[in-house]
Amino acid sequence: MKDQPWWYGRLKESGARLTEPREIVLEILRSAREHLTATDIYIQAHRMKPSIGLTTVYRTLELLIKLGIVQKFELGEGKARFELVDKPGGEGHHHLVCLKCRKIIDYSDISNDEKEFLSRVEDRLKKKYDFKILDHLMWFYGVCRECRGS
Amino acid sequence: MKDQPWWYGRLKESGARLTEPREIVLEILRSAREHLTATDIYIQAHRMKPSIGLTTVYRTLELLIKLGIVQKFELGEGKARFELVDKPGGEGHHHLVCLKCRKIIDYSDISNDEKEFLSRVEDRLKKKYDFKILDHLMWFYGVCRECRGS
DNA sequence: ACTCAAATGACAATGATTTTCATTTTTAAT
DNA sequence: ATTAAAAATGAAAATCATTGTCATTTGAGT
Repeated sequence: MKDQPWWYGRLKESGARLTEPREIVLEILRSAREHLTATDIYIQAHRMKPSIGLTTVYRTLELLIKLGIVQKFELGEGKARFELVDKPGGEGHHHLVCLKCRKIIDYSDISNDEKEFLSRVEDRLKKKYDFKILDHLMWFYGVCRECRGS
Repeated sequence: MKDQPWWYGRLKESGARLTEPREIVLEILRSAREHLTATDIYIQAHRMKPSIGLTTVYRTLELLIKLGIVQKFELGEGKARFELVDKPGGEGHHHLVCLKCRKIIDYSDISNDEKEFLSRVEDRLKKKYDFKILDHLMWFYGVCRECRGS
């Protein structure tokens, strides 16, 4: 069982069971190109296994968030979007949001420059506010090419 | 009228009227130490002027957001929080969130280091994704001293 | 004071998320 | 394999933030 996805162990350790609905939700998140809403996930899950309920999707997401496997975002749409967290030890990624069409681009080509900078800032915050920093998120807002017109 | 707050002109230019409910909402936001929800604002506003309705609070916030006077955040609580935008020409600020108690610290001691870094990143994103970057937001997540125990 | 668009407030409607509870599934022990 | 206990599920109802409707009020310029 060497080729289980990274989150497999985390789920097991927690005592949670890897049930079919959970596998389905995880698979949908894994193959998603964009950030999905709970309903998006429900619709896809329902296609794969019609007995799955929306409630279970919500509960599964809640569990995965608590385990640090999924991250929840809200962008002022009145509904949340969900994304699989990056593999630990990976580079992390940031977000680029188009303010007009609400498109979100994830980018992960983090430069060394960027990594060094972030660790300096985290250091500074730790000293100044006595916070133990665990994570960070950077959002850039702008207008994409399509929305600016050709 | 030299000592009007910075947003006064922006409101006027837009053609919107500076009505009493709007003044009250702005005053509440100005004096808020933390990020308030619409209901928080409504409760305070209601104390000052009981005739004010929740709907008006929402509509006022919507207007102020459109004018760039107020910024809306969502942190996965299922409700939005609102904050007065920094005075134009100010430094901007970032956020430090305690994952346990959900406390949010705004910090604005942005270093030159940081400013230079951000402009480099924005440049890179512009070239790579053809996005015109207008704004950014940095969130740091961690655990505050109190929540770590003394 | 008067006019008319803008703004307001009460209430209803919407829509995402949560709760409830009876039923089904999974696990671990037999 | 069987079984008992705990965990997970699904359907439906409940909750709660936010938005829409519409009749009434207010404000800026005359």
